[in-house]
Amino acid sequence: MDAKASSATEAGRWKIYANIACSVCGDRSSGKHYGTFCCDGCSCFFKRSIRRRAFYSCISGTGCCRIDKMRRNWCPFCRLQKCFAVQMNVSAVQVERGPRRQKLSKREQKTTKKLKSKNLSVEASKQFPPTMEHERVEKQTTSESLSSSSMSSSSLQREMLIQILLTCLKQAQHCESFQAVSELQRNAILRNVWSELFVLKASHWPIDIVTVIESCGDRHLLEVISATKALSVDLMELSLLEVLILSRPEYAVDPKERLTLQFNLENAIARLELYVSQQTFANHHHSIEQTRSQSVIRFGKLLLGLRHLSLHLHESSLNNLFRSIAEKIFKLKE
Amino acid sequence: MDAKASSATEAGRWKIYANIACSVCGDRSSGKHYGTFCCDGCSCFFKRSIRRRAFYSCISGTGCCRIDKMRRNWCPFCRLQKCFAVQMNVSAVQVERGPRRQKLSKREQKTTKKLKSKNLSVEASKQFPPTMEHERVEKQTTSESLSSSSMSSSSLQREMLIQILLTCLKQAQHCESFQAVSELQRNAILRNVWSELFVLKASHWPIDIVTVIESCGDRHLLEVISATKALSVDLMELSLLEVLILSRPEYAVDPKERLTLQFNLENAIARLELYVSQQTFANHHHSIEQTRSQSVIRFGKLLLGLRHLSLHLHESSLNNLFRSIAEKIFKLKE
DNA sequence: CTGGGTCAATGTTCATT
DNA sequence: AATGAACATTGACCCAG
Ligand SMILES: [Zn+2]
Ligand SMILES: [Zn+2]
Ligand SMILES: [Zn+2]
Ligand SMILES: [Zn+2]
Repeated sequence: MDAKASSATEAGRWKIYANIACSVCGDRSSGKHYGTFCCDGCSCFFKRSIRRRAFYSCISGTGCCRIDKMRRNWCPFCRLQKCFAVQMNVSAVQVERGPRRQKLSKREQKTTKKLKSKNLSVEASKQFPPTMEHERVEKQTTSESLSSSSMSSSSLQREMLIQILLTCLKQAQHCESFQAVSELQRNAILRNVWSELFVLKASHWPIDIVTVIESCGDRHLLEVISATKALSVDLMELSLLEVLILSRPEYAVDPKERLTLQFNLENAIARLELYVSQQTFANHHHSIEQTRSQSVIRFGKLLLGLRHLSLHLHESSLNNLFRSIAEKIFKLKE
Repeated sequence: MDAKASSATEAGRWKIYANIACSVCGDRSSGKHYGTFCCDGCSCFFKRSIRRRAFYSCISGTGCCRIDKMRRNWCPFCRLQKCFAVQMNVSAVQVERGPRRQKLSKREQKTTKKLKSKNLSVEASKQFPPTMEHERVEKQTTSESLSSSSMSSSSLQREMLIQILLTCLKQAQHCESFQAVSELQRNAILRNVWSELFVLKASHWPIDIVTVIESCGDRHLLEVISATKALSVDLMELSLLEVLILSRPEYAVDPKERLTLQFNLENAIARLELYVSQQTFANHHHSIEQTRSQSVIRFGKLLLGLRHLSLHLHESSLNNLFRSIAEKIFKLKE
């Protein structure tokens, strides 16, 4: 216990924090962890508990066990309660990374990098910037080469829908995990999933899209968008759902790409589940009994929401417009 | 990764320490315990003795009994004396932790599993009996009133596909949670989801359906069925996925039915997740976190699998056949 | 600095005696 | 009641950006 300080930097660190106590158990703190000064033990305990969605119950049944250095391991429930009480931040816990490898090839390094949540938030902000990035989409592509469609809605409304679609495609290209596959592969997938991306994006567009869709008179599309809107997908969920839409092993052009896509898919599933459970935990951790169930249901509903996205678009009157736009975009690219 | 030392590293550890003997009794040591190389037995004995503040007295009265693997249990007094003699460290014994009844281990999991799968299998067999229940589907409906379709496949193959579809509809009517809504509501849903039920059922039909579909020349349907087949859905999962297909609040005919459908949906999500996690835990013996992750991914893939089921059927050459069959069935019902 | 993973050395459990 | 093999948890220590 007293031989904690081994290396030089470590020693300095222990000197600096020598007088700071763990907010949870009172042991010596080794710095801030998850937003709070706490010891290695409590930090690690918190991380593990969140990662595995640990489901404790109070050993003594009272829920108010004393948590100090000696007794912190008596009741994990009360220890975790204390962690929450001192405001340890659930969403600072990242997804589990793979086993640490000594030497990584460049390809592997890239793959491993994607596991980090730092990149996740970067990715999220890239995909949904605070400023309206979609306004920077090439106007000439929009207005000139795509204006030959036959549609009954007004030019402004059509323009808006086209903007949404272009934003989807643009952001898909910027999606980090999607960049792990070749351009050929990306196009093969986008040909199949652009409509899903559109519906998802449209249903959470900053400007309310319902009136625009209504004026198109497309009842099916309106229903699908309304249903998706009702899910109240937040930015992070939106970002991860987009990755799920894009990670489609079934559209792989070769076995290597298939593996990458499968990896991306599993990764996105795991990250979405973790995020949802973190959010659920953070929002109502008073009723711990039902929290896990709530989390599972939310996660399930998000995934099931994806099945509607492409469901009725073939019956949509917008289908022809979009199909022609999509074809032109793909042609422009090639 | 945290619990890695439970199985994988444990073996390596025994290899590494294979030639090191317990300082107390000479048995094989499994590493350092309380500051000394000793065996599990002596380690555990020392801990219990310290915890209980045990006070032994020498059986033989001499205080110098030989302590070896065979005789170490003869005289606890001399065993503990030996422990002290080889410098086992009393202060490394920690305070007792609270009883962990939450989980663990093989026995409890197996017991729980048996109970659960017994309860669930009743329902599963209801929905998919060992005897081919679909053979009891009304023949006259199949052969007579539905044979007016135009299709290129042989009569036998068409018959088989019709059998599958009829089985889906039949089993849907027998599905317990589905019976909680009115017949009007059931038909409203079935009109929309019959194709999903068909694809799911066909992809796991006892007789291999691929050749039949192949002969229809429908590439899309074949791909969807193959992809679904690749999921290797077991009977219980199949049953729960069918409930998920049938529980569609978006097709509710009134608010009351919507609530029921929402309840059914959440229930099915929770049950599928529970089942998948139980199966994963029972089959996979990796670390807790890895197993947890595997379970989440499996669950996610099952739900994502649903999105394909209706995806391409509108492009299917079988679509017209089925649509006409379905229409006729619904007309017969009404 | 503060995320992450590692793994020796703690802990508990439970069939067996 | 005690034992000890088997399995779970802890936290000091290391790395990386
Ligand atoms: Zn602490
Ligand atoms: Zn407690
Ligand atoms: Zn021994
Ligand atoms: Zn003795």
